[in-house]
Amino acid sequence: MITLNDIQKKLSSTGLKSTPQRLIIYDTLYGMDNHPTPEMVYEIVKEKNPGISLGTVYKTLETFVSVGLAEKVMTGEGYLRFDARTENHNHIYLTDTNEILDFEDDSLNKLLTEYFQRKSINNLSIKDIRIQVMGERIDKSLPIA
Amino acid sequence: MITLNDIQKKLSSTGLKSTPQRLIIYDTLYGMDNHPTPEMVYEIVKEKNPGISLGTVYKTLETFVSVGLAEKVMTGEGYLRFDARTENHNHIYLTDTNEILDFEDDSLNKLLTEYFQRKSINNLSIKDIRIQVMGERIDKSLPIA
DNA sequence: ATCCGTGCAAACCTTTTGCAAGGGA
DNA sequence: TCCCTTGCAAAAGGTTTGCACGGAT
Repeated sequence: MITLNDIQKKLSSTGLKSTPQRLIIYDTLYGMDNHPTPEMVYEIVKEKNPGISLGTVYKTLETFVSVGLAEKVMTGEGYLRFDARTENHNHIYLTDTNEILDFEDDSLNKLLTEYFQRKSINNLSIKDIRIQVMGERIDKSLPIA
Repeated sequence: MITLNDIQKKLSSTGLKSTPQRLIIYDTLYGMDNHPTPEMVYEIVKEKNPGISLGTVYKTLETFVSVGLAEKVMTGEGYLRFDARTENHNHIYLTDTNEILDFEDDSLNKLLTEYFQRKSINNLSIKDIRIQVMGERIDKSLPIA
């Protein structure tokens, strides 16, 4: 849960003006854990603010990414997905349902960071390391983890 | 380097008919190390076989993926990229140029496999683990690695 | 008054689809 | 021959763009 006040602070700390659309879009994205497409964000945002336009959702999401308030999630699907969680975390890709789940594992992050400190890649300045775990639910009726 | 004969064997081993288009497309994709989009494959394939259509390239690449002769590469860009290398390997993403480089590291693969054997995720059957290293060239005029 | 953000709609680009004709096993 | 594959063109889908309006400083 995040308050509108928190979002305003986040926005102003990046130099972005605080507008009703940005507040709602950030709040919505932040509350979604399914790494939505712009269209999916728009569907929800529209309920709270029927006047908003899909184009604004696209522009706003890209704006958030450019200031570090959101990230694009990689997929092999050919369309965009976003995430308001910008802390270092990884993703589980369910290959049968196309779901993308968050997956936090500090010991894994540590392991990898150390690995690449020891074994650096020539002429590459590493900014980030991501892991993707691809798999399927064993029991389709049960949640993961 | 791969011979047309090798490609024919690969195709027939998956049950796919061997056609000139498939041979050229596979040969082309196999020879490209930049993880091309269908359009990029088409541009090269067209030189060898001017009659080929872009739709065929799209269909053929998807067909290859469905039988395991190619893979989709994940990006945050919103369009498709393919790779004929289906052995387990990872990718380096150059964030400034949008290049995607192959990156082979058996000891890293081993490390991760062992890690997830020890620490399995509840109700998840893991099929594959991928690592993405995001970064930039330190010296733009030199190659990576 | 100026600048930035928004809504709208058109344009654009990528990808998919349907179908008739052609080619491989 | 029979079924699969291809080419073409249209359609669909997703994303970007241009511009005029409105709101905030």
